[in-house]
Amino acid sequence: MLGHDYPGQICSIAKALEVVGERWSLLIVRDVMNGNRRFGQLQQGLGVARNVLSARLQRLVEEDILERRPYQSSPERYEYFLTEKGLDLWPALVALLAWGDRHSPEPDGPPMLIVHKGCGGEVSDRGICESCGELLHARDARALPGPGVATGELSASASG
Amino acid sequence: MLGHDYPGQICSIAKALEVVGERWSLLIVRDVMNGNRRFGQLQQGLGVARNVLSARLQRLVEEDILERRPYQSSPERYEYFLTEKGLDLWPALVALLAWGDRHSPEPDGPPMLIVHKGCGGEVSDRGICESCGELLHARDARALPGPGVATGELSASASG
DNA sequence: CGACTCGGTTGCTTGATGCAACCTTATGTG
DNA sequence: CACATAAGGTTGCATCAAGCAACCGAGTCG
Repeated sequence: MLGHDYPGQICSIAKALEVVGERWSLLIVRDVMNGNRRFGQLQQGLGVARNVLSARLQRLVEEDILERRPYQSSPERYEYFLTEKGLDLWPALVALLAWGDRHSPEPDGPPMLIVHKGCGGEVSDRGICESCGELLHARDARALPGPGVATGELSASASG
Repeated sequence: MLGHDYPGQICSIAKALEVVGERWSLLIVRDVMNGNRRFGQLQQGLGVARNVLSARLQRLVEEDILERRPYQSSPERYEYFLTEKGLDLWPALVALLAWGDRHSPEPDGPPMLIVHKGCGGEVSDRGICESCGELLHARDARALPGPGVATGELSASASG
């Protein structure tokens, strides 16, 4: 989106958007939530330019939204994980997902479903399980391919 | 943020961000929710370039998030109002606001409070009244300047 | 008649994004 | 050994969007 700040804005929405409002940032967070933790996976899945992905990941790590951890040495290779701060973006993502589903519906239904790990119920726009009524957090839910997608790549776990 | 689309993405989050993920778009929606309905008000309050504001307003009207209504003729002057689709962005804004408050707190407290019109209780990150427990929508809540702001300009009503 | 208001549009410059090529360390193949 | 491939980037260049200031048109005010 932006690349920088919203000078003069005192609102926390503006402050949030300074960080996660940049183009691709929220989609990167979504993908990491869905289990895509590596540079190549993210680049291929998102179709984002590699330099831009690199810059976003760096920024998200700086902002303590993602954490970069090596999963092998020689050559060093890294994975990205969500911090608590990153996981806390889950309600915002769920709200945006629900808004998109409601107001730009796919003919065959939503392409992605969020379900409660505990009981399998669908999750509302507020991140509440529609089956058992529990107020959920990122770790309580999982993303599944919905009816609107032919063959999804969302099979990985949703826990950060 | 963007200015255009996320090709290849089948997710509703991406579809939502194609519309409201552009730089300034969500802040415009927030301002209109807070009662800033006119071009000049928005331009001054946001500090956005006039041509960009013009483009965003046009896009938001095209996408049926805002509605442009004349409030006088000769010369014709217009105000922008939220449609139902626009009002439905409220949970996402509340989630982002709560995230910003939690993870980038102001020293004196949050600059903006969302309160339940009915009972005056504060609103949680899920848009639920912390006082009476009711699940709220945009029209049920109002924005007030919080302790973190010297003299706010949020006095207008929050109903679209 | 000139200054001011509101809601924009136009032109120019700066900065972010997209794209392709390249780099580094390492493994696999003939 | 040479060569190809893989992961995780970096670099250079072209394009597109954002920021800024000036201008416009209709109308009101003094």
